[in-house]
Amino acid sequence: MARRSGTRDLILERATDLFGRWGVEAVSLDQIAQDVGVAKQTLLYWFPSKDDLVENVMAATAAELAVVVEAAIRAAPDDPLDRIEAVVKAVFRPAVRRPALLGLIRELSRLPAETNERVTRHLRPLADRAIDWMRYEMEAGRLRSGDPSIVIALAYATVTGIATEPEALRVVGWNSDTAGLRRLRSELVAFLRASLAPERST
Amino acid sequence: MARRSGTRDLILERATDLFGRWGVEAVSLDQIAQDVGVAKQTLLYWFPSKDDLVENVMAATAAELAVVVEAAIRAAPDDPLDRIEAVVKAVFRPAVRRPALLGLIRELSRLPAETNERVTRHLRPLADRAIDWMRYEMEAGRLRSGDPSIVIALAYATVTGIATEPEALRVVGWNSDTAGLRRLRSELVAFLRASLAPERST
DNA sequence: ACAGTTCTCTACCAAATGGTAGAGAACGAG
DNA sequence: CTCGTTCTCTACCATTTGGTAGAGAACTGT
Repeated sequence: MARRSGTRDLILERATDLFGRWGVEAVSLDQIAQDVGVAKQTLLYWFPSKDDLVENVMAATAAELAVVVEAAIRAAPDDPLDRIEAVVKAVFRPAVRRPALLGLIRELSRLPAETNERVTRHLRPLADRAIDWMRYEMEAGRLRSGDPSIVIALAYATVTGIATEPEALRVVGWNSDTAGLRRLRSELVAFLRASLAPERST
Repeated sequence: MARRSGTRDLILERATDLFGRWGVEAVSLDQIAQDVGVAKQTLLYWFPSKDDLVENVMAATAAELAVVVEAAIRAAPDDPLDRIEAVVKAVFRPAVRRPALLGLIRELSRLPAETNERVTRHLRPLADRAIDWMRYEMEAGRLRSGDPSIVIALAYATVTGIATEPEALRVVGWNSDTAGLRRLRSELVAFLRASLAPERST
């Protein structure tokens, strides 16, 4: 039984940040060990191989994101646009403070197919529910109609893209101070609201 | 003088794909050499170091993207939404066929600051012009008003995100056949149109 | 034909990588 | 106190990494 597995959690946390920031391949076990403040062997005690560590990091991250989203959905208002805004705000906070979280999801396509598949399978139920919900709201005329799957992916791509690509923001001269963050969030919400709001005419 | 620098161009091309697909750090010189079909030393003859190769790949990619965008802008109609659609379609084709192109831009944030800065500086004039243009159209009431810099970044993030994240699309069950591609492109255009169109009321 | 440049190769190297072997603290249970 | 488990450490290793040294084709202009 684990006496106090604080080390294990710390390793997971640091590895998440490093992998998300620099990419899985670019981070060595030595770097992680140094960052955590232990010897490399300690890492290999808790996770028998780097692949195993990566796998655990991915699983923990996916689970964490799923929890955040689920909680936001449950606490959200009924109007679909308000609900989307609530979810986006919930994801935006941890995502911007720790870009590694969403950055990690982007690393997925570079991992071996099995790891990929496992994490993907973990997230699919969430995506399926979102698609069903969006289709329902589209048919009710409360969201702009379109292919629900693709629209979900587009909204996700927008949020992930903006949160994980500091370069794009730097090129347009954006400032990452508190005021800048607030403005970014409000523009993001306005952008998504406009893109998802139902057509007014007909 | 270069006798026939076909090898150099081939190296650049393959390296672009490999870097964009797997990340700069994850691709070794040996892999590139094998992919090109020459010895590693031949790479180091044309590009004295890996850093140098990376730098040239980034510059060539940025230049190529800039050319595509500029051409699309010049040939585009006057209405801002039509113009945006034209640019998106122009970028979408090469981006989806070679995700490495946009994937490379995402690699920027993982490169040393100077390389980063150089490529960034190369793209800034393009971004500045886009921002000025968007501000003008917003004030003329032909685009939804907002912070032009951030809106540009959001539109860019949407296009890049959807083109470089096959995982997001797989999770929602999207098919990458020809019909799927066409549907994806049309949904992307509709999504962007809706998010940028001016508010109808007032 | 010859000299010089252009291009690609084989052979090697020091450093870093993921991983193994096994010793030795630190702790709780009897 | 002592035994066994939990945890972290210091060596050490085979492989791969980016990079160097330098030889030898192959083509050029004269």
